[in-house]
Amino acid sequence: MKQDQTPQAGEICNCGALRRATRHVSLMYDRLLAGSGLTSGQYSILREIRRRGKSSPILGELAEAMVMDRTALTHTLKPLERDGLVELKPDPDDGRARRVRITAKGLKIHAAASESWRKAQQKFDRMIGQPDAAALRALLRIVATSDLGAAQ
Amino acid sequence: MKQDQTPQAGEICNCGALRRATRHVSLMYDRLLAGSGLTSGQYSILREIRRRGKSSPILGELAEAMVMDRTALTHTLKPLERDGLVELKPDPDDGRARRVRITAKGLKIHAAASESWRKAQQKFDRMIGQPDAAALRALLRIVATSDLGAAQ
DNA sequence: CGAAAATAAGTGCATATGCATCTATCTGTC
DNA sequence: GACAGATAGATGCATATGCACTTATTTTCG
Repeated sequence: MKQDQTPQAGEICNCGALRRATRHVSLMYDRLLAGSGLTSGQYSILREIRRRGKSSPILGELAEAMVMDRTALTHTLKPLERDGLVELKPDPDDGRARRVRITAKGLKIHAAASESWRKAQQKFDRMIGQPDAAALRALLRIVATSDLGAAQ
Repeated sequence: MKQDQTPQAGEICNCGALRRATRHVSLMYDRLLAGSGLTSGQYSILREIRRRGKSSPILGELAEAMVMDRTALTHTLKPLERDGLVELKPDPDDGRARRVRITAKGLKIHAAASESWRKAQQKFDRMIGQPDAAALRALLRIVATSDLGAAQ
């Protein structure tokens, strides 16, 4: 019998498990949000900007909050900017920075999308079960904020 | 303890939480795997093909196992095919289907990458903690296999 | 003050994903 | 055996992400 030198056949890849689950869930959210014209990722970004109220974040701050690479955020904002849902304005105090603001149109679309989003949230909780859903969110928060970049 | 009881403002988006965590974790895995020339997603696909042993899956089967859209898998396999890590051969019994096979080169690269992957797994468990890591994997499995597409 | 170091973004490139649509093949039915 | 309908994939398009590099400012320090 040939030796299986790869890791345990049964061992689960944390990264793979996350990616699979994310694809599956994003699909459901994307489909429910489709009518609003927003993707799940775009909805998330608008939600984060909106959550901050009046204090428009600079790109770097928003990227950090989204646990996303700054350049990835720049790219992702392009469609939103093009369609007039967000505006980027240079920071008056720092010529390098640009502040992201959600426009009136953006607010309107986000509000409409929020109804579909709520349906998605409810469906998720219903299918997964409130306790597990809550436990998962708590764990994901720990994961997303953990210092995985640490040397050791 | 009594903080953040507001069901509205504090409500966490399941999808957003998953995506953030996935970005964060994928980054760590991608960086550790970089030396092998594989991305975390490519590693995952090779792993799944390899896990099946001698029975080469057809694209649709592999896509389902990866919880991924069939066309997405087609696209994702392109670089692997181009670089000779996998081969696609028409199924002898069904002219429509194509079977995916990992090549000798693919096996070699995957085996080498597995060492980096193991380091990533260990780092993840160390930073998150074994109990939470295990709990997360269990929940993610439930989520990835749940029927979120159900009508209601 | 002036140059080096640090910081905030923008660009081009490559991979990741899914949708709508199109082609090829297979199956069940009459 | 002929066909309508079901299946398995392939393509082009749009968004999602991060890296290496480059540009523009701001800070730090000698």
